[in-house]
Amino acid sequence: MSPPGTPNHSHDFNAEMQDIIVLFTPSKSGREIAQAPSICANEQDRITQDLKRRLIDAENDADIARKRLCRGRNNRTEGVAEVSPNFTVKELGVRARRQGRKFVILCSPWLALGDGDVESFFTTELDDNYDEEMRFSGGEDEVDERQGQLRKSIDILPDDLEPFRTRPWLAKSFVDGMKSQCSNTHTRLRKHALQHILTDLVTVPTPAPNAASRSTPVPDAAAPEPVTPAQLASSTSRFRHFAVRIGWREDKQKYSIWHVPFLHGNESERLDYNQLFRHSLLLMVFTCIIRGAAAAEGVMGKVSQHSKAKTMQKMFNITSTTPGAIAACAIWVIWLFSADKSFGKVGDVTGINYYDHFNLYLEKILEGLRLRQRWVRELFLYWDGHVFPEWNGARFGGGVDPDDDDEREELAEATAALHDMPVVSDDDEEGED
DNA sequence: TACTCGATACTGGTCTAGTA
DNA sequence: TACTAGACCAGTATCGAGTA
Repeated sequence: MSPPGTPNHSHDFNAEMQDIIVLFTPSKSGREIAQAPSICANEQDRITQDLKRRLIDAENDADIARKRLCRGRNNRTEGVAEVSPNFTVKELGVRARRQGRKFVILCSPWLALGDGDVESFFTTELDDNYDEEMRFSGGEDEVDERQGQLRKSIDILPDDLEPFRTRPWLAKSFVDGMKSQCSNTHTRLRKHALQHILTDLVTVPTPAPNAASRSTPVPDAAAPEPVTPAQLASSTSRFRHFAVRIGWREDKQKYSIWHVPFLHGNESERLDYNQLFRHSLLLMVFTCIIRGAAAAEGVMGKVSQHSKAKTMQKMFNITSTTPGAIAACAIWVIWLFSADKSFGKVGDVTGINYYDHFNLYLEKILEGLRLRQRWVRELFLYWDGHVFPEWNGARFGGGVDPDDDDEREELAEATAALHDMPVVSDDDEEGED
């Protein structure tokens, strides 16, 4: 067994490095700053090795079934902490939980579980034949999608947790973190941040829909500006004021996936890749999530407030936008203005399949990146320029089976339009660098 | 001391397995 | 089949750390 005592290791190495580097004043030379990571990395390696050794000890003990204790509420680390007093619950569960939070913010609000549970997700073997282009091929078992997510989840796991990826306690803590993050975002967007978001929100008047033969409550498409909290106060008022802007098609009595004004910078009613995912709401939601409720104000003026408190951005050293973050923010915006009361894969009131919509949005962004299309390059420049102006530029970010003809048609239309978008030539790219 | 924000305990509803 | 206890889930309230 390892000796008593556990290193204080409560946040990520990257975040630690960020904090350290920020401490350097401009008077420090580039060489001094460049040397800092290697100095700290040596210390980090030592701590990591120690941590790994203790984890192995704890896990060996945890495998003895009789030692396991009953599981308590909100305790996802049974079988580990109680049999290894040298290893606290915080060091195991908290770290895994944090990665779950990070995953929701930067990758996806949901895991592609298919017919399995979260443990089977993390015990899934990496498939060497996995093809990223097939990630959203639409298989019902979500195997390809899971492979894509699995790679992302491994990417964000710290090195010292990665060897324990297949352990049940890690899976449960990870998902706990995911749920907690979704829960926090729900409360933040609908409660704490709403006033800040509405302060800077200027919407474009939307033409009224064809009002012929209405059998259901009809949203008021031409809602007066600016948006007020009262309009968002209830499920019915949200539907009345914003349904059209989140894609409600009166003629088809359903929500569109792509023709969504609140996803377009110019609130276009038709899909326009040059404006897609550029609405200020998406950027405000993202800053709310990573930087706190008050950060929504000023983001479009590139003067979003950085809280002095510990924020997700600081904790996870978030310095650029990711495809998953953009797609997730699109979902959060639609949900925020929807009649839905709870946040889930499928809207409890609207029936919107947020999970499918998220995958479709992510698919198009990734496809645009893969095809080196200009619209997606400029999208990341736009996001990073507004959300991370201090970091100077973008890093370029880092299937669904439609259930009816309308969605198939809309999807085919979106795909055709995507393939018509101009691409970036090598010469253009060199010019940008 | 006030403020912000992440973490977590708590609450109420739902689901499920076990039992009579 | 009905009942019950426990587990689970989503959302909310509160606490505590960090900062000016």
